[in-house]
Amino acid sequence: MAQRSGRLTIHDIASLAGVSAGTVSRTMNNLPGVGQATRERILAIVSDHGFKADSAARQLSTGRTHTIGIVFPLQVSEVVMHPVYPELLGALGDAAQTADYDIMMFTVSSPEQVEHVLDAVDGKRVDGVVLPAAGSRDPLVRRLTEHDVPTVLIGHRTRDQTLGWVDCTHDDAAAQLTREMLAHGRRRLVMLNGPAHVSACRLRSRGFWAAIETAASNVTSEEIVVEMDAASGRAAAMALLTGSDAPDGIVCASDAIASGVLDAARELGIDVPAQLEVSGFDDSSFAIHTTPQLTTVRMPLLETGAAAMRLLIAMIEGSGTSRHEILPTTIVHRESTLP
Amino acid sequence: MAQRSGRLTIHDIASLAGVSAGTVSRTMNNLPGVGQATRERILAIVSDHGFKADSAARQLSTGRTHTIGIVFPLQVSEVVMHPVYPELLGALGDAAQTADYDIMMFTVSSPEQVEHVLDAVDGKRVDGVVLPAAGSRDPLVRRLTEHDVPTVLIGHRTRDQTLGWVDCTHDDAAAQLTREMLAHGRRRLVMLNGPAHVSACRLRSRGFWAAIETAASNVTSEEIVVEMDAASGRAAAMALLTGSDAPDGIVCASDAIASGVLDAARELGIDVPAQLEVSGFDDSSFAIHTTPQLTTVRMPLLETGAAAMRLLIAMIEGSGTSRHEILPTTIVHRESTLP
DNA sequence: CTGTTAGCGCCTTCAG
DNA sequence: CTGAAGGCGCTAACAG
Repeated sequence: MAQRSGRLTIHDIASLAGVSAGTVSRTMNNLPGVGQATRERILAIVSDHGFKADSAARQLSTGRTHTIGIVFPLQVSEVVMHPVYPELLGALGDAAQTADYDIMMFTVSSPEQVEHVLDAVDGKRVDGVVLPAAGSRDPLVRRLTEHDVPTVLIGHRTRDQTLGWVDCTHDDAAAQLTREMLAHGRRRLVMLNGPAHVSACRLRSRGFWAAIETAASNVTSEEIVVEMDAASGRAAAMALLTGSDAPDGIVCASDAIASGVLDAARELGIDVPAQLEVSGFDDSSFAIHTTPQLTTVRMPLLETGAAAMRLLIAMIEGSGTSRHEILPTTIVHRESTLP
Repeated sequence: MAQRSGRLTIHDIASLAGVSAGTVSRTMNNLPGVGQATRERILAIVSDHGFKADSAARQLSTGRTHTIGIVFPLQVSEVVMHPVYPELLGALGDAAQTADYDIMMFTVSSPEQVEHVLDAVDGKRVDGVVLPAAGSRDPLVRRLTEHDVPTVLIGHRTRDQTLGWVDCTHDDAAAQLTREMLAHGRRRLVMLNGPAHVSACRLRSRGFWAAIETAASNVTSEEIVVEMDAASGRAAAMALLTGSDAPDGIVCASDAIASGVLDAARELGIDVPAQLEVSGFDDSSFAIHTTPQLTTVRMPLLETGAAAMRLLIAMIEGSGTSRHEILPTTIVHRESTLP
């Protein structure tokens, strides 16, 4: 049995108001069928006592929790170090709050944690789930759809109609950055991309090559896959820049990579952007602290969070028809590329 | 009524196993009083069907949610831009996960949101609450204690025995940084501090002055309060550095302030650290990207999160005695100060 | 060791 | 327009 608590129940309010619990319930849920006078009397008592319906009881009765789960594919402590997840989390939080949903945060960096999330879902702790950066073939996603849990993916596109998703124009951004370098007369372009299993990286690659295709015939280009951190960027740039046929433009798939490239250029005495243009992705907080400041791509994180929540709630409430959305990115021009 | 769902209940499992619901319940909660054979048979069926007890029902019955709320005093989207909150959130999340608690995230940047959190608490959505950076006189904290909600503060010390708290040695760090500059022969020290309503800033100030007190008599020093961002740091440093009696050491209350100081020094052609030593606080991600790299103070965020969760769970479960903890900071020596 | 019996607090038909 | 009653799924006393 539940331990005693001084909390009031709907029955207490009912007897205080001289009505039945049902009437109080109807009143609190704004349902029709309560006289104006009665309603006001009840509402007064409710606010006098600061009464709040017990959420567990309500959940048990309605089958809805009014909570959405946000599942990150990393340790929480890793999530927060990521260039975009924290802001995305913030956006999701704000959007949820506006929609009057609470959020629960989960992380899965190991199989047991997948189970934990599924337990939470199976235990009906959440009405739906949003997954930043999970592939549609992710085992968690599979099981979620098997369990008919409303699910929205962020940063991954899929044909599966039971899944909602939101992504942004990584391809366009990469293409535009590349075209700009080309327009500045660059003839030897390299893309330092992240691993292809990251959906965003595949799109960025596509954009890069799309731009290259339209380039003059004397342009040479190359795509190299590296880890998405500064050390890898530095190492790759070192090799490239000291080799024959050194690039005069490097499009990087992340600011971290780009900062490594900048380090290498500085060590080699290469002038950025005069001799070498460099661009990043993410608009990380440190992008304004590098020397020179990094030209980069800003994701529409706020809009992404809002869109994801909108889609998810529509799925939960069985309304809405659209199941996905693609949002535009913004290029932030700074000092590491020519104007 | 709850809508139909294909989910199994404890009764289904019970009849499948040929026992009563009570026995299944005891089994699933590892309570004594179930025969070994029966227990195993039930467990097999449970796992076969992937059965999970409905959390709402369990909550209603036990009065416990196994969820803790984390309340930030900002918009979620602001929280994530903060130098330490995201990592703190991560640490809390990891600690909660280890302790088998789920976390719910709330933010209060306006009075209505205070109500929202209280509703959540009153609706018993959480068993306890941790508040990063809330003062003990904060209205939310007052109401939380009135409602007897187990509460732990982070970064704020209080004498109120009903509150738990965790903080770290901001004072020691500031003192040590100051002493080091003194030891390097600095004679004109300035502390660029944040507003005094921030508990950490008060402690940092205390440490600074404690170190100054032990200094030689020809040392002059000053504390100036600025906003905790780069622009304010830059402006203050500009004034200081171009004035008479320019400082040769500046202890800043945040990396953001310090990066502004670095900018000013560079513009003025002042050599850091030779002519001017500069230190920050927080070990923000950009601190390794500044030129020169910033000497700063790293907070024990992981330990703080773990300690806060430990304290909170002890309060929730009515065990434990200690109600607070002070953790040590670490100074990260980099290029903006002399070795 | 196991079954039975009451609730936990709310929502929701069904009467009146 | 309002009251009464049953049920959501689980836990916890109490019998046996």
